Amino acid sequence: MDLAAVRTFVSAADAGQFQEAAAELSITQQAVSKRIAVLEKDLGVRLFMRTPRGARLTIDGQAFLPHARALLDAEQRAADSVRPGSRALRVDVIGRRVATAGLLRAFHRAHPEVQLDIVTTLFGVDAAIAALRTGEIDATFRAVTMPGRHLPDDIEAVPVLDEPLQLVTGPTHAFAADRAVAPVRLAGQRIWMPGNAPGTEWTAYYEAFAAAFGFTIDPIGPDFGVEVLLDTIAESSTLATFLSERTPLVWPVSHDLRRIPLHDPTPVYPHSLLWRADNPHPGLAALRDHLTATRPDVPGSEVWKPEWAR
Amino acid sequence: MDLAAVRTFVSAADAGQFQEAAAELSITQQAVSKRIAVLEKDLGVRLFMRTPRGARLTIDGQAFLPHARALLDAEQRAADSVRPGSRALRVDVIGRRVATAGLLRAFHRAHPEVQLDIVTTLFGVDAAIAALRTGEIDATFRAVTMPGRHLPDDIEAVPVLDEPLQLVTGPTHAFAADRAVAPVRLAGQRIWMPGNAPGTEWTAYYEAFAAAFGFTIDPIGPDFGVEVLLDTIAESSTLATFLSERTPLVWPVSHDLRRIPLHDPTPVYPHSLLWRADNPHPGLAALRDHLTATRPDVPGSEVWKPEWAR
DNA sequence: GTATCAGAACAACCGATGGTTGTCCTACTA
DNA sequence: TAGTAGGACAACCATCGGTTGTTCTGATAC
Repeated sequence: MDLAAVRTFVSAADAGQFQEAAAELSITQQAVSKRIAVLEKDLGVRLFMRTPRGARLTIDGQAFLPHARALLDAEQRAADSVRPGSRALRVDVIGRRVATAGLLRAFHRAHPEVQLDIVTTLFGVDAAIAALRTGEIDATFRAVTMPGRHLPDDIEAVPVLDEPLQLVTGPTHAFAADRAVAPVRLAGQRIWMPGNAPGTEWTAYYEAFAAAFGFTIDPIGPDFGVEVLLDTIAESSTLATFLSERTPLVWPVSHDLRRIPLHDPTPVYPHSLLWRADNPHPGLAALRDHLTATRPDVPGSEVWKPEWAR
Repeated sequence: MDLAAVRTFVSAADAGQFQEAAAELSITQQAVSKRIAVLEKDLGVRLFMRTPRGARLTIDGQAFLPHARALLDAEQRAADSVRPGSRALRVDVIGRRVATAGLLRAFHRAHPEVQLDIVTTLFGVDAAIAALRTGEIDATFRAVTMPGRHLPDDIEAVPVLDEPLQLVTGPTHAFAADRAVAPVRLAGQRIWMPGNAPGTEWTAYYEAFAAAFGFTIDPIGPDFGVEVLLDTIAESSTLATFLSERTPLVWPVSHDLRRIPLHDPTPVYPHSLLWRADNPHPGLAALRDHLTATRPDVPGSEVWKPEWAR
């Protein structure tokens, strides 16, 4: 399939006639006619009904049009992802559903001129930092300050969000009726956090949290995604898990899950933005400025973070 | 941008060398080299680092790769949307978040071989039926049986889902603490349903519902989307709205919205599948069979539908 | 009813594009 | 040091995609 032909198709569909589309594309009407003809032959269907007063879309043409636009969009994005000079800012987030992805969306709303290329494939801080250094990504949201780790000299970081955690239980759990729970009451409990692989900053955080308050983290089982996790939690009277207070959750109400705030102190997960000091991308500066400007005031009192995150 | 070049790029990236990519595409290595070279010139960046042992992606190449795949996917979908003989089944749903979209997803899981082309642009049953008749779409999910309407002879319909409605209120609303509410108790209340334009089947449904139980529907204001609606509801002590029990909602827990089941009777919104009787698309038959086979048993007792929907 | 006009298709032509074969270059490996 | 795998460069040629010129058709004006 020829993208020039697809572009021509969209122009002609918008204009309602080949002549005008030709003018728009600075080619002759005959060239438009030819392009459309080969596209139709390619696809095996008629896209336009030609009349002496213009050309109107056939049914197939109508069905094809939105796909054609999507195709051209994809082309644009692909080109933007590497455009020299002003290529997209490549940002790594842990997942598209976590709070930092929300920060990124807010940034995009505030600065629509900065093209974003969102990457979620990197596993662990170390991989992310390596990717920063090679230039594969421009920035990453991570909890960096793991114990015994020092950031390399060429990597800079700024804290952007302390994300309060909540306890999530099913309706039959011992804490289900509580309005709030203090972390000390978790002592002896088992908290299920599947998919937390050793060596990542997430794991380090939850281990520190568990050690501080005397409960245990159960990393059993692969991570089938938040839905499966919640399905299981909903039906258990002993299992519980942590979830961010800000995570917009998607669940059918039938589960009747309880999200119970943690207080005295509230554990917060410390997100930072990391980047390579010598990265000159203008979008990176914009992102940094935006995040520090919009960073919510730290609650200050009564929050808990690991020693190594202060 | 040339899609053949993009395809070549992906092949070469996968193979790690031009030679193998060339074999795969049944062209010579020199042709691959040329294609990649013009693609690079086109984009203005180097995509591969050539070595005498193969070719490895540069940073830009790595960033470009996922976009390249997305582009080829989009091309595939575009072609499928009109492929003669086995083109995609064009199905219209009211929105991607409502329950019928869920039915469609389930169908897609059960029959992945049927290509789906989901359309959400049609406004109202009448437009949908017109589109069915011209062939612009193959099927539509609608609540058809509006008062005084008769389906044209060439259009068939089958009920597929009775969707129970719930009341949604903020924490300060009079009903906020109730475990369930009977529709009779809604008498005198104002229910906010923004964006319900006159003449659509949605409006007809809610008007019938309101008339049957003596409350009023307030269609004030444009529909800014469910998030804005819920933001407003959360902070009001008098406003409430209806929402499907099955709608997986996305909201930050801080809103503390209440979803209150409606009982005695439970109002249900009647979705049907409509299609043109003489449409021979095999995927249409599959969809029909799937929906009737998986249709949940009607609760039978204690549900309410408009007179004209029985 | 005939002339005019807008817009599309068809035909002939021609240069750019994109493929081929043939060759050379380079860094590993035996 | 020779052999080998893999890529680039050069020369060549067919095809493709554009151009100009012309014809065809149906609606509108006279």
